[in-house]
Amino acid sequence: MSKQDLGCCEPLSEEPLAAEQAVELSTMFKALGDPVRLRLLSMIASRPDGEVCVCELTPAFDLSQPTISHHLKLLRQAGLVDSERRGTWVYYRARPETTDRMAALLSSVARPVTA
Amino acid sequence: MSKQDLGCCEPLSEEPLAAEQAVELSTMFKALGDPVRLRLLSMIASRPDGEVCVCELTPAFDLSQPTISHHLKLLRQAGLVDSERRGTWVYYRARPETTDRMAALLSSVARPVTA
DNA sequence: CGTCAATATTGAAATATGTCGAAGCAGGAC
DNA sequence: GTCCTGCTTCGACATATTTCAATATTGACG
Repeated sequence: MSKQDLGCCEPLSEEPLAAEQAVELSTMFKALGDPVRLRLLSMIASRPDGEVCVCELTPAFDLSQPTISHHLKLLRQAGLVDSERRGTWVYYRARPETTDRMAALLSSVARPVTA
Repeated sequence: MSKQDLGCCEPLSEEPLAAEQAVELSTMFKALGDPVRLRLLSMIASRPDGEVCVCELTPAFDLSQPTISHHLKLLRQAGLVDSERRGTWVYYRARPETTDRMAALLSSVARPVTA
């Protein structure tokens, strides 16, 4: 006797999160799945003027300059931050659209609206 | 001449997110940094009764049953879900405390409260 | 032009992650 | 007890990630 016959296991009628969306969204979550990147974003976003010079970020960690640059690149590719070069220095700023989208997903997960 | 001398690079006076907290929080984000786990959580949380049998989750993916079990374990270890065995089947349910915490962090990042 | 300072990119090494098959464990049915 | 079924754990492998040193790029300044 299979489990389906007992009324336990009918297939999900609707997939709450499509596979494609999941791939895109998981990239954002993965970008924050590293303590260094989480702190980088926090440092960038908690600035009153909304931007930080890379030259401030790099010495805040016990990591090499290329490593910090690499982490910033991942945050950029995930759509979490933007960068702009002004003269000698490069400035990073947060992109609230992305974090808002992630927060919305998490809230809907916590309290299913469609229930 | 160093960059600090130009007024660009004084050290951060306050670290917005402590290293320890970052490690703990990054574990949660990392758990959702995989499309399969994101869909699993979504499937679990979007249920009206709040719980799903593993026997429903497993066939929804083109992955082996041990692989799904492994992903569920990571979600459990990150505090995102709880599991309970009832007779033959194991049921998973979401833990809103954790997703709420993550959402709160993301919201604060988007619009710095201290700003 | 040439040099210096700030970031980014490349290439390589160590470690972590995702995946499977096989084996183990728990609970129900016989 | 034995068997079967659902799920977890183990062991192994392929791929991805993190990190660095070395090199390249970009812009400012003489």
